[in-house]
Amino acid sequence: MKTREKILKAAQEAFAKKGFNGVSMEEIAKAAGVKKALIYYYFPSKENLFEEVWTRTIDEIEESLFKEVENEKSYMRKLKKFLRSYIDFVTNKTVLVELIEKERSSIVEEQKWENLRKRYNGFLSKMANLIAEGKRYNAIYDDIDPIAAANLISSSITPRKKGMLNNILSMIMRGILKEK
Amino acid sequence: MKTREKILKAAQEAFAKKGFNGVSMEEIAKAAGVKKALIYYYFPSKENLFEEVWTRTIDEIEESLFKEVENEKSYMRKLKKFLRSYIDFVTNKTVLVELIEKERSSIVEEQKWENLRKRYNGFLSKMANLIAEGKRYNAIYDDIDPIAAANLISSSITPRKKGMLNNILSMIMRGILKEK
DNA sequence: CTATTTACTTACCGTTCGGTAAAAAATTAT
DNA sequence: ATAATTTTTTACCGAACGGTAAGTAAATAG
Repeated sequence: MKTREKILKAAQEAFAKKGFNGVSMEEIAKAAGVKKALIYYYFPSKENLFEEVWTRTIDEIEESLFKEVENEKSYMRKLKKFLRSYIDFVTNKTVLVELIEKERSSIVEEQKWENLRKRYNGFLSKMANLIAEGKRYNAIYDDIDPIAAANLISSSITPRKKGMLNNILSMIMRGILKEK
Repeated sequence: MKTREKILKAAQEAFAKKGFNGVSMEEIAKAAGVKKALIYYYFPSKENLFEEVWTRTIDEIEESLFKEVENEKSYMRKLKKFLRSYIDFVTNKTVLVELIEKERSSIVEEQKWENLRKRYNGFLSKMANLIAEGKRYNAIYDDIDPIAAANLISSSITPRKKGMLNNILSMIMRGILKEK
């Protein structure tokens, strides 16, 4: 792996585990097997490094979730596949979701992270579009705000024990889908 | 207000806004209008201060939510009142909920916070008991795990725009309640 | 009034932080 | 082969961190 990628991966894991303020550049360097100064050769600052980690993380999630769903014909199959993929992703790529869980509120609140907030909202919008589509197919309750549904999904489908995740998903599905 | 209370309140607000690692003892001292060393007169360490803030925050939430619900006779009224109180609390005491939202994942994951995790799980258990009661009254779907429902509520009822909060709540209610 | 305890301040400690300049090593181009 | 460029290391900086020791001021007890 290229050095830059090694740094990004180590940073992603460290930020996910300890949060932006909980991890030092020294730690990231050690985890990546490089000297700290080398990180500053590839990234101008800790904030900038975090920004790239965040963006790439959401890129990964989006690609994984929306790619394999785009060729489904039936809406119901599409949405269910999406939610199943979501659970799989949360289960197998835990670290990516942990990063979001840990820093979401900071990114939503602090003006400093405006770009990252936009990226995150873009992800939510894509999910909201999928939900909105369901209203046209009469598959989803009329009174549901697609963006609220996307927020609900994104903040509750997070790394947990498998049984609990499935249970949470079934509650959400019953809450938004007209039929099972 | 007593000095110790001033410190606790300032710490609560600071931790809620910036998280444990994002805030310095100096900042907390300034916000409380005292010298930093005085904090160490009342609290042995930053971690200890945070522990007390966390515990008192959950105490406050619990008291507010469960106190005014305990005298309801009809289960349906009780649960709905509980959820309404939850929304009110989240809306009006934003800072308390933000603290939990920001540090929940660290506290659930890091062994260092074992006591705080227990306190948080105790809160979830209380909520789960309320849900479990609903199963006995045939008000809540049989296949629902009360603890999963408590987790769903706690992680999705967080500070947001009022309309969205209500929308999220109605999805959750439809997801767990047999009838409206 | 004085002795003792409680509350608070000043001044500092060692460490770690994010970040940088400059040199060294490795790679590539001529 | 050697010059030019890219990548990496070494050695350091000032600031901020959590925390402490020693002393002062205010309240309370005898």
